Amino acid sequence: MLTNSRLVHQSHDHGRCINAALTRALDLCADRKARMTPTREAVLRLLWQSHQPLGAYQLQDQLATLLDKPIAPPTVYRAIEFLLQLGLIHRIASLNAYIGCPFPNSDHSNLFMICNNCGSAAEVAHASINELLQMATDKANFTLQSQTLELFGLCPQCASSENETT
Amino acid sequence: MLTNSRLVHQSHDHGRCINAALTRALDLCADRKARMTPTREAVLRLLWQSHQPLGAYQLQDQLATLLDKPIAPPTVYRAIEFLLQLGLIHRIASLNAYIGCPFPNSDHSNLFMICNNCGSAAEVAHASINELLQMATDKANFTLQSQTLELFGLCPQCASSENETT
DNA sequence: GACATTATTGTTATATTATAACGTATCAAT
DNA sequence: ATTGATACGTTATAATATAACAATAATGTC
Repeated sequence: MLTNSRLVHQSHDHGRCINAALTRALDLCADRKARMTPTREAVLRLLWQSHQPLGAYQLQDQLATLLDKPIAPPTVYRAIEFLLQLGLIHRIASLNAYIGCPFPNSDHSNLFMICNNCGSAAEVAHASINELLQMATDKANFTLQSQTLELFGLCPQCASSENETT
Repeated sequence: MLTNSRLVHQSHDHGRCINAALTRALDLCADRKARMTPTREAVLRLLWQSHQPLGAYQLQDQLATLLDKPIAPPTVYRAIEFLLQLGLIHRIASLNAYIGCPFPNSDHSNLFMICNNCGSAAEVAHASINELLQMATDKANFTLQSQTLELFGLCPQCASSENETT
């Protein structure tokens, strides 16, 4: 089970998260001969500013502030689309929101643990869950192509602070 | 593993599906002292007309035709909300669409197998997947509260017809 | 370097999904 | 019959996402 759960749910040197993500992104772009333009980089940075998924219009606001010029929705969605294609970010369907992918190189089917309280989202690559899903779909003669797995609840921090106040 | 997969993906006496769903719904309403009004019943029927999830505005159109009067979005969303509360239908987050629940009584966390070709969606209650998810979240000290599990691919019918044409 | 080609961004408009707010009608129990 | 709660009608608008086309910037080729 590969996850960034600890990192997400604890205070840490977040600048390193962003830089690491950016380095990975640049590498991937070099590989694929894709261009990491200023807009795209800004969106990626914003999606790494926190470990909470951001909506497209939150991104739009922050991007407009950051670049100090008005940004229209298509600009945001284009950057999102680009980053999604490269696997650098994910879309969280149940939230209509986007988040940076901590391990974009591995070709895995992911799972998210999303905190109902603080909004943080940790990504988990869990081989045996994927195997089990594969088995289940095989059994039903269903050809599995992709999956959306989003788990909601309380992250360790929020769970323990809820207990305190009770 | 409890599923309606076979039923969904094969031709069958669909009238019985609808009637069975309606009977379950009326029972549940009686239990909870909730009212199954004409609008709500119509929405439930529409969501059982096929085994494909329907969007709110598809429902709106069909409802307007069925009841032969104009229907505004809030009416549709209210009926959806009601049926969701009772567990009679589910929302498929990745599609922004809704579908009848084949086993609304059991208190399970569900999983959907959705065909990318024909749009049909089968529901699966899979105990060992849920156990595994529970174990994974426990391990991360994450308190699991709810989940969205949506699998995309090809249903048995569409998979075999794809093979033919290749 | 000038040019053609392709990729990216800007801009305007609009589609799609969902909800807020408030008034009216219906139901159900006394 | 009155009341209180529930459901529905209506209007407006919020939130998310995309289509279409024009303008600009980057890249490769001569």
